[in-house]
Amino acid sequence: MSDAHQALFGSGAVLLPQGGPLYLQLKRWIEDAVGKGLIQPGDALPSERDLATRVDVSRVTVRKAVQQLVRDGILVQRHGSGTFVAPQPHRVEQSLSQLTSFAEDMARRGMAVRSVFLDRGVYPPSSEETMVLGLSPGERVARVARLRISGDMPLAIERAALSTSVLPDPGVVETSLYAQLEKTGNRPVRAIQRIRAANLAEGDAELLEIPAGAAALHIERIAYLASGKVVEFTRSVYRGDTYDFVAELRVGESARK
Amino acid sequence: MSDAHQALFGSGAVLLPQGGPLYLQLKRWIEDAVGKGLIQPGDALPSERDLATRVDVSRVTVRKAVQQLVRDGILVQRHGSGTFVAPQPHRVEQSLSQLTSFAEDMARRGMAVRSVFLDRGVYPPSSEETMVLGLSPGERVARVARLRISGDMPLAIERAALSTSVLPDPGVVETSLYAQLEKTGNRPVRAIQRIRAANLAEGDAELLEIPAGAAALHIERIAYLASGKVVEFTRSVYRGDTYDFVAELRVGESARK
DNA sequence: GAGTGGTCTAGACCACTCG
DNA sequence: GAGTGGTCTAGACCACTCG
Repeated sequence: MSDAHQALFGSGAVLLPQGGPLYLQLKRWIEDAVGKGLIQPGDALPSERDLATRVDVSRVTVRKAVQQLVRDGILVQRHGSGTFVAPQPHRVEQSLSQLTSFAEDMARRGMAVRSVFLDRGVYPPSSEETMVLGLSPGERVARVARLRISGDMPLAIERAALSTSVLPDPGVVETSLYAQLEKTGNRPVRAIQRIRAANLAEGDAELLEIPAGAAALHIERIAYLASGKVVEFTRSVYRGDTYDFVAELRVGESARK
Repeated sequence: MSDAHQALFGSGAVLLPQGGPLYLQLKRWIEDAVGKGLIQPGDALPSERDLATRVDVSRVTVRKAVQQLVRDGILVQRHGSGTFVAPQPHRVEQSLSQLTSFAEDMARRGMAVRSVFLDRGVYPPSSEETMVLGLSPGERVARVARLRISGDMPLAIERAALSTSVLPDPGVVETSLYAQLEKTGNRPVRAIQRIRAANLAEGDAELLEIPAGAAALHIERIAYLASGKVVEFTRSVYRGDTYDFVAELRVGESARK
């Protein structure tokens, strides 16, 4: 047992705060210990079986408390290894008024970023893609799906769809999609983004290496050329624990009625 | 048993898709049934005990599948009453470039909105409030916390802090905070918003009437007068299943480096 | 009072990690 | 091989809803 356990958990029984179901009492207790810094990021918690006997509850109850804290990003569990206080993720800010690409955005911050391509090819379009991109009948769609990684931490999943008229060969896209589009004069100058919060689905959670059910930002972007033509239709999923989007609001025409 | 059950669940055993843990198989199976419209919003599912015997798993396993679907907003459970397919929430869009107040925003849409005050008073400021609002030593802070409700559905929690120099008596705030500020010439003209996704905490979840752990948008707003003085510091929590924030992005100076 | 979800237990077996 | 988290069971009792 580590020193941290000795200090925090002692070797004997644990007294929970009263009120409500046991698993919530235990959850609050652990949350407080982390909040007060009694256990630091990276520190191991006692094993679930250990905790169960000390707190004098069943292991199922311990797991219910612990798993909620995992979902909330307070703890991390590693199968076969143990349960730990989650490292403090450094948050990344992104502007909601400047139209930039992910690659350029991170480069400006001096952050090392790489992408893993999940998909890069030409497909028959979905009806949604046909509509949004304004594709002609029979025209196909170029898809570029990437996992964005900074250091060794996955940050976001980006799934872009473009008309093959602006991107005939998605295979040429390297780090920056916008840099590629610029070469043919098809870099967008304007975009509409729709942002919402949703719990991470199983598959996306695996890619982002965080538990399913964790909160994520889902962003839908439609980008336009100066001519008004739609160039890009992208759905992205950003980790909720690392991303802040920043917007500047002003009093405008429609705002004052 | 209702007709829907007869059609979907039959009266006998259920065959799950294969692969992975039982609770995920069951989760996928229910999710598919809802996705395909085999069970409609409002329809009841068989009871947990019923499902357990039909699918031939334990009730704990059924609950694990069902509770994830509840968290994801697919199902709702009512204690003592049953488990139902969640009603389709109509989504609300809000601009991220126009500085408007919630009350005015909803009025423009013709939506009936009311507020329940959670708090409205004058307090000694937190150190964060002192810093952000630029309070003088000894100056106190006006707090206005509201639960925003449309129809009978809670939409958001808004917790605003203002200098008492612009809002000496928070008790006078009725439907619109900005309308009140306008009377004294203290309506903000500009604001910075910081948006992130996070899982709902216990208390906020109760107020918004959705399960703890559901994804929500957390928004921090700092609003300024034309003079540059900070008027308002507000933290809001919006339901992830009903809110879309919409931003328009443009190529700008800093974007092109 | 019958039925429902909410909590909790004691125990089992498996897959994984680590020295 | 010892220890850890991941899944699963059969059963219990409680609080709540509804006719």
